[in-house]
Amino acid sequence: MGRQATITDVARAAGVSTFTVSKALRNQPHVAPATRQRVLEAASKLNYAASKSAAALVSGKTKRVALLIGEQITGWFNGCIQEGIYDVLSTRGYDLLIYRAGSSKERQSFFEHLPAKRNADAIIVVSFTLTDAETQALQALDMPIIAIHSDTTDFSQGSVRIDDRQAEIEAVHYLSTLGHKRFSFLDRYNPLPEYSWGANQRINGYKEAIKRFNLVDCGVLSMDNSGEHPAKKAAAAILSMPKRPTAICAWSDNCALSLISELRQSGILIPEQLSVMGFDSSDVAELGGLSSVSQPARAIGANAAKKALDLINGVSLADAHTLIKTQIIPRDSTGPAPVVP
Amino acid sequence: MGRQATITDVARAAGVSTFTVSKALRNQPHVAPATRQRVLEAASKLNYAASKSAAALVSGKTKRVALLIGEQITGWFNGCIQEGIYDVLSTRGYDLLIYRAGSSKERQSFFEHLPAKRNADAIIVVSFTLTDAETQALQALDMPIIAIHSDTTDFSQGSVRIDDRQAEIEAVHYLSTLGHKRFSFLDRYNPLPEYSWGANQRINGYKEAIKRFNLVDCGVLSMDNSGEHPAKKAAAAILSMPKRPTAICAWSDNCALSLISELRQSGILIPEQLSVMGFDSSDVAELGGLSSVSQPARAIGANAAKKALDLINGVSLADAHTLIKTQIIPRDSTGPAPVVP
DNA sequence: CTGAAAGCGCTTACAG
DNA sequence: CTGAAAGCGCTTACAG
Repeated sequence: MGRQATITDVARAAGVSTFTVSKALRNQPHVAPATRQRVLEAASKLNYAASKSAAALVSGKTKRVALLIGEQITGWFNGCIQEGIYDVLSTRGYDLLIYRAGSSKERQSFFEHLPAKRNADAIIVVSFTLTDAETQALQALDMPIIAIHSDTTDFSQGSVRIDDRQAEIEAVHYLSTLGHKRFSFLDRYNPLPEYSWGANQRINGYKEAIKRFNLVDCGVLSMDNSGEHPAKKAAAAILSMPKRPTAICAWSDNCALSLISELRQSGILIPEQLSVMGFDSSDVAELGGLSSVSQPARAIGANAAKKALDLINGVSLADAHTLIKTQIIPRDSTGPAPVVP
Repeated sequence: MGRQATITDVARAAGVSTFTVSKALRNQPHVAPATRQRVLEAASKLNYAASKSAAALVSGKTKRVALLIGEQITGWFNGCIQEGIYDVLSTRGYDLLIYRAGSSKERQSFFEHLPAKRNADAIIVVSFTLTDAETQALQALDMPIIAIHSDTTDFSQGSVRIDDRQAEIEAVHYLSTLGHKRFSFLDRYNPLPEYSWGANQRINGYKEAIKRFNLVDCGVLSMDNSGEHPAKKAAAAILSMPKRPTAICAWSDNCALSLISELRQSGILIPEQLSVMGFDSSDVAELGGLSSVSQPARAIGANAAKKALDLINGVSLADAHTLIKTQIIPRDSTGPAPVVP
């Protein structure tokens, strides 16, 4: 591997000082157009790219934003969040650094070593319930903290989230306007305690809606994977009920779709006999015509990234803690309640 | 934000030189145990974390690996890849940098500015078909290149992939051993030209298997989203066939599951009347009991990361271009061919 | 509008 | 086993 061109090489090639190269390449004012042109050409010819390391060392700005993911990187929500963050960062010349603190071992290691420390200008934390010690460790990073979908936000300078509870209330309400009276909630697959907040909020919203709208709760179904596959078990549980629900609210689109598939195999027509509502309105909902609660995950990520960049640049946030609206998207898995239940 | 402790602060606190602190903290030999202990304590007390920027500047190693993603970050495969890469990097003190080159505009911008240049020690490229100019630009990064799931691998120093063609042949073969004679292939949702390689390989494998095992191809179904939702259209297409297939191979688990759901709504029992095979064996396959071709995406990511680290450390790769085995995972969506078709 | 000098915080030879 | 010095490649005041 050959030696990479440095700012000195460019300066020499353009016949100016490194100072001028630096200014010209960063589009700063007070550089003569002709000079700038000469510098740009020299840089391009030499295939020059500035070392963020050297710049960071002297400016104190790394031009990087860290994303700290609780649980796992994989998954629709975290993927969309990354996408949205990247949308914003990439246009502003910032790099995206990924950290995961999934298992408790990994979590401990992260908070002990704080690899993000001094290596990013801000940190975005997603789907995390922090202990006091972890909160302190995060503060010690000494950089702006943005929280996405976090239950507490006081440790952060900015946050973005949806109201899971309210979203679920709206889902139940939508189904009740279709005449549904008997409901069940389909819980998520293998819930992890660390991640349970959103899930709990959704169940809480579900339960509150049942009360508020005077409906019947036929019980919360779980998606555990002991024995047969989870969706099959959940479907069997519904079919074995002496008096079945006519509407089901699911934790996620994936849960909803696999349940629907199983129920239909048993001859239940959906939505004719039973309505099923997903959550997320992810690509799979579109693919399978699943009614769902739309959560604009990509926009949430973008919003968080904008907040991070504002804080980095010393801009105070007009709206530090943002609550993003969800939306009911009716597709083909929900319909009027059956006349004879 | 207060000033962060530097190596000088730690050195002063421990009563040693910065040289000794540097050695002690990096677990290098030739430091007296007592000295090391003292340094560790001082560093911990001062909440010290080394600046990767400063270290990078002098050592020439950024301790970062870049992941360049074609198309989009979101999705099961890319998520698992990230997960696997992270598994390896995190235990070795390396950071993960994400770049996306999805739209052609973004792609152009990436290859023009090469933001990864000098800011990572290696780059892993996933699901990319590169033009010659792009290949050259990538070479200009002057760092090891690892390709994941790429059609050409000659631009890389190492690669990891599955054999999509062979995997699909095995899927068809598995179904044929169950007595199936009439097949269809369900293509992916909104195929993008840039990403089409794997998809084409899967169709190619499907077609070859049809020939090789003397089967009947009832046609390739597409998942386009004009009009009704994609899965519904695909299901309708199958139902309208004068002579239907008894087995369907789908591009992905998501496609397969939504198709199954639609077919069952129309009274088709699966697998009794029709077998459907997914691809990926992702979490949704497990959830919904979907038979699938298992592709160990996380292991692929980990393998790529290991290769990257080896190349960074000057270790030559024992197995530079790795082909990872896929596996047929029968679950509940495939079964013996119906006796009366 | 441009330059020469200083310095960011580390690691790397070179000594001892 | 440890230290003093040099230097990585930039940006930032300070001048002119």
